[in-house]
Amino acid sequence: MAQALTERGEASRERILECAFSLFAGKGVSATSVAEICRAAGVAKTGLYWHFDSKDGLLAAVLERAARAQVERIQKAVYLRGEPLARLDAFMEHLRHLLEEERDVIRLHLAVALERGEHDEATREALSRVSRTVRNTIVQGIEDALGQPLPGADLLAHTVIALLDSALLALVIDPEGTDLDRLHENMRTTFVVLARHYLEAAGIHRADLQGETP
Amino acid sequence: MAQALTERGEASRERILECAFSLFAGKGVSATSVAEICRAAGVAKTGLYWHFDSKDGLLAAVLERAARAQVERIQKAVYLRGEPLARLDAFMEHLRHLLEEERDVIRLHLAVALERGEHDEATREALSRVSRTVRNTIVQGIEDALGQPLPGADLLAHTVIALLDSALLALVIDPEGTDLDRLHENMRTTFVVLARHYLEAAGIHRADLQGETP
Amino acid sequence: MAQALTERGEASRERILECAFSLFAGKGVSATSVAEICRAAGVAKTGLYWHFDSKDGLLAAVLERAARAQVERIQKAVYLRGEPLARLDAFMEHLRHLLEEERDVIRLHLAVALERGEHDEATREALSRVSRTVRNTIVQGIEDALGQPLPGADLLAHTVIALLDSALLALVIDPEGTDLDRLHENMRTTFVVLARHYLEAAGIHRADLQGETP
Amino acid sequence: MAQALTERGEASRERILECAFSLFAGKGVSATSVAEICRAAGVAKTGLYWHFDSKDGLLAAVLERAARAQVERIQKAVYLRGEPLARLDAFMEHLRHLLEEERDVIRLHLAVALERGEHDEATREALSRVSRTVRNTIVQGIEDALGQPLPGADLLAHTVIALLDSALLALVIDPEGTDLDRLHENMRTTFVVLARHYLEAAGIHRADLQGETP
DNA sequence: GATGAATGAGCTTTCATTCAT
DNA sequence: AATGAATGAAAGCTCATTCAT
Repeated sequence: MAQALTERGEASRERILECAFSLFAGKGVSATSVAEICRAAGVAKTGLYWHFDSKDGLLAAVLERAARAQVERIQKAVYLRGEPLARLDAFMEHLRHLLEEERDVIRLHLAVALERGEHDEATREALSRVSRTVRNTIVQGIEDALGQPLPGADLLAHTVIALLDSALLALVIDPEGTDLDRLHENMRTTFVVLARHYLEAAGIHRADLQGETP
Repeated sequence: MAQALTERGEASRERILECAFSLFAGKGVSATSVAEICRAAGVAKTGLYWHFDSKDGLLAAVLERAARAQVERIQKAVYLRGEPLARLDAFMEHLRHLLEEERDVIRLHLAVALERGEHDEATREALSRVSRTVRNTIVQGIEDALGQPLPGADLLAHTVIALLDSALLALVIDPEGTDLDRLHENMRTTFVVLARHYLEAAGIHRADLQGETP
Repeated sequence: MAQALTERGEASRERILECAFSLFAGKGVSATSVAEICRAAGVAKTGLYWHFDSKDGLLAAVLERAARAQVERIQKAVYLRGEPLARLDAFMEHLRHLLEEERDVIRLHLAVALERGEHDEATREALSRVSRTVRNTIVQGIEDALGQPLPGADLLAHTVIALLDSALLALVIDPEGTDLDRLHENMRTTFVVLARHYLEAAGIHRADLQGETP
Repeated sequence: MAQALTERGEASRERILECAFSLFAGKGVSATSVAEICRAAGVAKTGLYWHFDSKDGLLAAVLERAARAQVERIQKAVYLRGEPLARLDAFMEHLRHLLEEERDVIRLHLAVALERGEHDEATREALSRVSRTVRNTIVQGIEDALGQPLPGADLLAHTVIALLDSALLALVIDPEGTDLDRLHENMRTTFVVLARHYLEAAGIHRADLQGETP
């Protein structure tokens, strides 16, 4: 667990993290060898071990980095100004961007969860924390946009994440056969319809949300 | 690729498939060694290679078997008699059972998709076929229950599958912290609310569905 | 070491021997697996073990069979009637036929010699016996054609065999680049020139051989 | 395919090559296991794979090295000063040395040719190149000694190589029963007698070669 | 900060062989 | 006379990791 001191060292470290990230996300941790990562990063195997003290240590670093990125992105997507409906549109646009340009952040989360979730306590803890943070961030975004608390907001968040993950999976399994426009549209529809339901259930009547036809 | 001809052979083959299935589902294909499977199945390593001609061949067989099982289960959950609302209850009950008692069928699907989806053409084909079949089966169930076609039924199916997968993931990452009751309840709510939306959008008015308060 | 009793059994045995022969000759004994032989012969692996009691046993049988064939062919090439020069022509023709149509008999001999010669006593004995027999047969042919003994006839035989083996090797290493006509012509030339030398050395003058211009 | 950069690495690489060479020559490539080579060389199996990227890669390196050695030795045996007859004596002495002390160079060539020749294109190419080079070197030696070209010199070379190989085989099959003196003597005789023939055939009369009685 | 070299454990797969029918 | 099924040992090769420089 060396501390990066020089510029060149920092660059290597960064390159290794980057490559490990893509490879882990792309085909899982077990299926990715240290040698492969080093080849991709253009470092000798011993270089990796100078920066990280094991493959698991590297995974932890990658995971942490990805978690930070993921949370940052969600925060950016959620903490916006403006009317609730405009914020919803922007949020949805952010999710689409995530799906189209930065899939790997999600893929890594899912892949690691399925591969190590059940067995590796530390990993599970990390993943769990990220999941909660992301969900809470969305919940806060919703309540911030509404200007008031909403029972069921966590389920709303859970559902939109589920649809995001699911769209990603569809893209991985069948890139050509997946109509991303339609899935994205459905994501919005479901969100709106479900939100309206939970608002009603809570007895909240808001004139400013009436115009919306999903 | 040898078909078992004797009773003993058939039993071994079955045992290998069974064990490989659980292990692949539990921690991914790469992280599962042939030796591990054999140990679990109580066969010598060469026994596995008598029945399947490689680890990949075994995976293919496991995948096919799991696919058949998954489709069968969904069909059983979907092709029911009775009133639409009663059928919905039964369907939801089946999904819950799947989540609680037979997770591995879903886990395998997700794990393999993430580990091999992008790279292995044959695997992707297989996964894609299963996904489509499951979705179509649900669509048919919906339309059969309604007695009429419903535009958006495929998205309804997609959404319910997304929520199912997502619940599974939550269970894997954080078994204790996951309130399965709540997720299951949300699954039902989302389904009903979304169905109502698509019915309305299609201009369908059904007295027999009015009583439902999700 | 089963004794073949039925016709079908005999046929299987024969097929196994035949296939093992070609494969052993073609790429050596170690590089040929029992499974490969069985596949080629269209028998189950256990079938081979019914007829022969091990891979080594099979090799012994193959070797013996090949030895018989080799000796028979040399005898046919050597025990001829007619004038010495006509017999020489016929002998050379036979050798050419051996090279062009029945290489494997020689290949097997060489391959086994190099692979097992130094280490396997039994094999060495077998190979050695065949070598001697072939050489002696040629010597007898020479002396029978001359009607009198010739000191150096064994070296004559050794040399012609050396050239035969060498031509075979050239064919194996570079089938297209090998001018078999030229090598065959040289075989004859060398034989005649050397024979003449040994005749002279022995003080033998024969009018009937003078016409020969190699 | 890594080139050794440090002294220790170079030494290991060399030791592996050396041991692989003897073992391949001694009992063929297939019959020699990587483990065996490593045991002999005193390296871990992974060490071999650091220096060579597969057993085939190792074979290629061994072959190339042996080829270089073989050509060097023949050149040393052929490029001499002095009278033609003295050079012939020296050449023959070199061949004898090769047979008695450095058999393995020839054995490897023959063994690999028979085991892989027909099937492995790359190997065949390598072997073929060596064969041609050796033959050409001898041809050049002959013409250099004569001071003029000789049609048939290539056949002369081919014949002497054939006799060399053949003597080696005799030694392998039956070390005790082989009269190396006699074979060596015959090698010389055949060479002289055949050379004389080709000289005559070319209409070349040389007083300086008359004294020779093979 | 990084390298070449090396390692033991383990990988997937194939080997020759045998058992039971 | 032949089969399907199984086996222990060993094959070639890769794994994550470490040592010395």
